[in-house]
Amino acid sequence: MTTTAPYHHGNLRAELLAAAERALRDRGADALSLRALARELAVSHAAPAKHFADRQALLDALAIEGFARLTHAFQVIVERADEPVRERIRALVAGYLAFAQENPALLALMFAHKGEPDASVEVIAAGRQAMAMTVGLVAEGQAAGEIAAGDPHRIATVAFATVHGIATLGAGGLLEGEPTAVIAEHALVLLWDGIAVGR
Amino acid sequence: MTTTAPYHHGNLRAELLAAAERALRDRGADALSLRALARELAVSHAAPAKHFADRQALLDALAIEGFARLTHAFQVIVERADEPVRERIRALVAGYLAFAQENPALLALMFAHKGEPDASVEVIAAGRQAMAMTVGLVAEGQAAGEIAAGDPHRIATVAFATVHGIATLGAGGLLEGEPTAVIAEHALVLLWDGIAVGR
DNA sequence: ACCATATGTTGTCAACGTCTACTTCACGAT
DNA sequence: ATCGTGAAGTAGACGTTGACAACATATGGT
Repeated sequence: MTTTAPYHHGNLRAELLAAAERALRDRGADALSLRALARELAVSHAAPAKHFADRQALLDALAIEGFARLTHAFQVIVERADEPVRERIRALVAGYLAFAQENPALLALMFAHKGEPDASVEVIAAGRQAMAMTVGLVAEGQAAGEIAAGDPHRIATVAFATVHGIATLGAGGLLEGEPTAVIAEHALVLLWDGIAVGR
Repeated sequence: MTTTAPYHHGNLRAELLAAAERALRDRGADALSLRALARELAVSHAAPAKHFADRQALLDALAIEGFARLTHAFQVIVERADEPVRERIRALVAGYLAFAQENPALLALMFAHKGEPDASVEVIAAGRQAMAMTVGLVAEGQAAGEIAAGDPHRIATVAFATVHGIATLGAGGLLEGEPTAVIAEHALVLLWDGIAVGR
């Protein structure tokens, strides 16, 4: 009755991704090894190559998956048409910051095209898609008379960059322990009211 | 007259850092190998270990050096007491974005404490020092009546995060090619005036 | 003159990514 | 029914790397 292990795993690709994300969370991207993943899944060291051309391809897949999750979460929030725009913006910010805090290594991976000349086009596309979710909300806010006129894409970009900056600084320990959510709330107030005197 | 190579290199540490920064710029942090650096400097493969305990120590040193350069550049700008605050802020932003554009891989390294649990304390300290340079300028702006009241540290943090976010998104190719300087100028205007309607 | 120490060298090891050749297996055409 | 073809997994090898240990050489203080 010994159930012999089948020659084919059957679900390797998905399980590799899952194990990789765990490893990423626990030990960071640098410590992620294809061979270790293969061992963990009781599969030969060369098996992962059948699903991911090389190590970078696996990391790219993780990044894309991360962006996809983010995009979906954003969409759900944006579509709450009954909520005021500012409330939804707040929810977007909170969602992003929570994601960043729970997945710091993954977040770094998603935006880590640093020096590599040939950054994956697909990863970048996935990232742009996630960012694009916020543009419509800004436009909606303008239509509702809550947000001043101006290219909504530009406004959304600046806002996203601000939150993203807060998230990465927080992950890097440069915010002296202050919660990113608190900083972000200040940012929202500053951006909403402006910081100039008088006017 | 053959000048025999001396047993001791004499300046290995500094040259390692220089070569490492070149390699970082050209091929990215992942492709940086201690052995390759040793080869480049015509030194044995174990020589770098005498100056940097491990690979990460070298990368940390690079990051600290990067922050030091940034801090110095910031200080020079902040100390131009004759220039109006807003002009100096503009210069700070331009300086940071230029640094980011010229050293994308180094910038990534400087803030890349991602998943690694034991991020170098010294790197973080160097980063905080750089960020701290901007606080005084905000306070000065408040004293001059150009910037509204509020914790200057908080305002500076939000502003820095915004610019940092723009820089990293730009480096990641997520700004659809628009120059980071243009986005940052919009950000400054938005932050200065606020985006709320009416008020 | 001497020696402690910093700096470099050589040799070794385990781990890793990647490549090639081979095996197993599911499945559709015949 | 069977055949063969391609996808999925295995086994082994190669070259590179980071790290370590043992040894060699230079340097500077006493």
